Amino acid sequence: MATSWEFIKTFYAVAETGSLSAAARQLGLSQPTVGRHIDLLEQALNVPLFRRGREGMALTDRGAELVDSASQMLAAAHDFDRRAAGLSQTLSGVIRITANEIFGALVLPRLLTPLMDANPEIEVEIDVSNAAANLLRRDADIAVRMFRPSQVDLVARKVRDIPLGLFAHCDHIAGRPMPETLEDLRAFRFIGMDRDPSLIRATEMLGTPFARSDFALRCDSILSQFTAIRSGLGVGVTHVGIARQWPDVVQVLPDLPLPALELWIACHADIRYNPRVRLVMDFLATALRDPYRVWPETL
Amino acid sequence: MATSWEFIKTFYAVAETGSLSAAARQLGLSQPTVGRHIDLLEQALNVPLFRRGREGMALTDRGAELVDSASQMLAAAHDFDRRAAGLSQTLSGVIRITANEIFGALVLPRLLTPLMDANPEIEVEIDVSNAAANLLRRDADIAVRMFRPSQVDLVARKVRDIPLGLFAHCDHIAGRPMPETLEDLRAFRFIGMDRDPSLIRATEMLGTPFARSDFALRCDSILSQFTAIRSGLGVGVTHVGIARQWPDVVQVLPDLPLPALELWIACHADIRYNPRVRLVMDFLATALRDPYRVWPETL
DNA sequence: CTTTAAATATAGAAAAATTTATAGATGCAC
DNA sequence: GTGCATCTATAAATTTTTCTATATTTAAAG
Repeated sequence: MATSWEFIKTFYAVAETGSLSAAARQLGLSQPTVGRHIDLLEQALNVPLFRRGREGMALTDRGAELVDSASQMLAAAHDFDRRAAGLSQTLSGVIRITANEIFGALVLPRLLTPLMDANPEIEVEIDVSNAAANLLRRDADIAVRMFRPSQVDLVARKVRDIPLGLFAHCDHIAGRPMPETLEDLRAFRFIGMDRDPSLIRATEMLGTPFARSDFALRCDSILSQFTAIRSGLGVGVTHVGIARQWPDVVQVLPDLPLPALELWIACHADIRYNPRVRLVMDFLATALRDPYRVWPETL
Repeated sequence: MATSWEFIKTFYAVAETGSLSAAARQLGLSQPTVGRHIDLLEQALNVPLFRRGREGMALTDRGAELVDSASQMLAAAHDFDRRAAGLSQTLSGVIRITANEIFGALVLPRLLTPLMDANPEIEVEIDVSNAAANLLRRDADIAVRMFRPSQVDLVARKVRDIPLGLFAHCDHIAGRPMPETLEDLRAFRFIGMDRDPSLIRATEMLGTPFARSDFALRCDSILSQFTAIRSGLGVGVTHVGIARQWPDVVQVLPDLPLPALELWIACHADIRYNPRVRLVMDFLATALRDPYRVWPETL
């Protein structure tokens, strides 16, 4: 009589992704299993939930009326997981950190080495993504972010400011006149964001608006941008502290008042007293004060 | 990383019942399975949830902190089930009716016969219990009750009043003087409720208070009470309409103004438009107007 | 002190669910 | 059109889960 909870979980994933295959990937199951769950659920409820079609699975009207309840179950399940994680009193276990590309790929791995050497029972997972992971949904335990986290129930600490600067490889600078104003920079090739308009806004604030087409290379990966800068493709924005690690990369218009980023670390209140989380949070709060301390000679 | 939802369901049942065996009975699983679920859950969360003891499973402090989230999942799951049941548009399927002993055992089975003859695709389950089943939790689809249902989200219809009267077998009356007041009845042997004080309250309202000890037979089963009346054990309260079916059972003090019961039928708003539920609700609303129409010569 | 009832724990057998592999269908790019 | 990528559907093999049966512990009753 009562529906299997596992089926409801599967139902929600299929409703959300719109396909059995995508839901299977999300759930870590195989596509036939997900299909079977939906079949059995429809059979048990005697209600057609999806219209199987050319382009995946489309919710029927009646199926759509159940998404809300399933979503509430999902929220409660995440609650359960978070609180349970908060209750664990052992240091050993997994801790999952989400960070943007720069910190996830360049900074954290080196920064964490001494921590992991000292605490071999801790396993660390780094989730590198520009999309801010959801700590409520427990996509991660700790988030390293470049803005003040806004979700309620989050415990956030501001670590420091991250000054930004315009940088280019010295070879790119060589053949051109030394710029003195932002306007002078139009002689250079520019690297900018693809879909994110924040850089364009910044130029507007500075009184010298750049258009999207003024950027020769447009790319949302800040890591790719940085590589492009280092290889002499053009002028781009990056962290001052990081760019300084490469002697060939020089700052352009160092006095330009670019807005600084803020570096925050956050975790959910439910897990704040977990010893593992405390340890890593405290460690990060200290270590990230000087994120460029331990740095490779070559990347 | 994420906990199996089925384990959370099991966790809640064990927390609620306080034993693996009881939880297994409630869930329709075997005791070793439930035990395994809890073991795996504790292992996955790395948190001891229960103290296995001499007297079953006792929640640890940390386990207790998870009950709330699990309970929210349960509520959402019931929501899902109810709404899904409401969406089914076929007549065929199961309908579960909860009713007290008199209606569940004596009235409904006979009343429902023509309905089930006319609609062989409907299966009916009758849940006979004095404890009011929870329609929110979908213990039943339809409830037949003797009081106005108070839960929100319920659709309730009052069918009729059920007059009550004092009855006894004629043999019991035979050797005693015909009573004219409630006080005169003390010469008879009385049948009353065991733990339910409503009958005692009624005598107080009528100005002739009876004490618990005035009832020679105390029993919470109204069906047992009725059988006691019929077999000449003493005087008891029962439905006038039902008692009249047995010629040997006669009413005592017919003019005594006993409060009447109300007969209500109710279902949850979520399933009110389900064709099966509509059909049975409509049928009951009509048929219960005259609940004694079809009656056996002998019971 | 022994018995009884009810609980948890354990091991092997049975059942069920999952996965892998494959087929068939459909839209999209060239 | 042809090839490619993506989707659902199906069948057999494997893994996992569950159940039955039994052992063990423990509290309460005689």
